[in-house]
Amino acid sequence: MEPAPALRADARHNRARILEAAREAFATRGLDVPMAAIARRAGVGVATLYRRFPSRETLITEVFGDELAACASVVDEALADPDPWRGFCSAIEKVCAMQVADLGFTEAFLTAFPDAIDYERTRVRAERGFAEVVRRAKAAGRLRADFDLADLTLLLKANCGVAAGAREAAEAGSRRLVAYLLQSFRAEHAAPLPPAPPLTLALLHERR
Amino acid sequence: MEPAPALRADARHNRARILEAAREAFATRGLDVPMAAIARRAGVGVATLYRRFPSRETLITEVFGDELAACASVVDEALADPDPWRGFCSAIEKVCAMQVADLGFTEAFLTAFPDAIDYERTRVRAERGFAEVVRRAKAAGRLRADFDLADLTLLLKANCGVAAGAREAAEAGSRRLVAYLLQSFRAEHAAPLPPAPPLTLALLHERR
DNA sequence: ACGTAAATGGACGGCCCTCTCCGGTTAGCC
DNA sequence: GGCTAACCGGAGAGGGCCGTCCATTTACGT
Repeated sequence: MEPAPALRADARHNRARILEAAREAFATRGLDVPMAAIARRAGVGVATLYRRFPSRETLITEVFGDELAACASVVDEALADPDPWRGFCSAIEKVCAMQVADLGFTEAFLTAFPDAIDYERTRVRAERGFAEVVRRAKAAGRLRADFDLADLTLLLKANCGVAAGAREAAEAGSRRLVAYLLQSFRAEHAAPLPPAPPLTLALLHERR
Repeated sequence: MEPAPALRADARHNRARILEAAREAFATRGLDVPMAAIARRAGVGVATLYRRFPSRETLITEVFGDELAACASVVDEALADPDPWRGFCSAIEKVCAMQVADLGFTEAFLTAFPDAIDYERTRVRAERGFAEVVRRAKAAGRLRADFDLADLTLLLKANCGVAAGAREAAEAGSRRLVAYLLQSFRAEHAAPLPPAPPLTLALLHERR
């Protein structure tokens, strides 16, 4: 697909340094960190950064490609678990932990990049997989029948709010929130009926 | 406490217009809206705005003073309810609805203003009241015993994450999230034990 | 060793935001 | 009606970030 322009050795080296710097910067200060800060951290000029990654989105897409893939593999692990409910729980716990660990990841998750094809493809794969995890957990009678796929979105956004706080509080808070919610998702506790779920996965990225 | 400088009529009028404009702007576009936009909306110059409210925080404090008071009265209503559990639930539902309805309110809630004395006082009052609501609900055997006051913080932050999305999705999502969590808070469902709650109320405002 | 194309980084113009200064205007009192 | 202090609004200085341009440096094939 790519003609692979064959970067020169120094350029390749700098590209790696930029990605590393961006990863650190995004994780600690969020997606809004100035491009100049990333460049400085990478020990390159701004021009170099812009030449390699024409837009901020390009950079973000590249940086979080791996982490999104990690997300997808978390779902795969869940599917591999012989216990459907345990798989469901651990998938959610792991993704939420990832969100808390990396401030930028959370934002990247919530910000749409319609142009990033790979990105989108991986996400769709993860969603498909998760749908299967949900199906299995329901079939096993452990997950409440009215659990909606959009509830994952809901949980992620909620967790995102918790993740925004101070590191330590965010970690503990997220774990507790997830524990509470997983409890509500259990089939046994489904007695009272919550309102309808008009949250679609696509709506995850909407701004106001 | 205030010597009340006795504003001239036109100044008083403009002050009110500014507050109204700021209220609208904060609600729809969040706390980061440019001062110039507020001034324009109010039909005054920027200088007038700055003369009346020397800092953005002053303005925010004034604007959300009422809403915070509304929060406190929600707690009072909850205390007035003869059914402790119903009071507990409705207090949470109402505050969360307020968060969703006003984008700025959410941010204001999460941003500390150590200088705003009244602000702080009202908040402490609301917290005291809510602690009593919790005590009553536990005493009635409806609220799980290990519910921690910090769980309110947790819920508010989670709801805040949901509230950040598109209006319609945010409303429905928040309702559903609250329903899920309230279910987990019921004493009957307390079977599995969630992790410890090291989230203090004070930590609500921490940045990273 | 050398020539060339690739790569570099800092300086710069443009844009948006905050906050202040100041000449003109107006309310309120006599 | 007229005076004065309070009030007004726009212009502009200051600062931050974005994204580009270009003179200089550097890798790498021969």
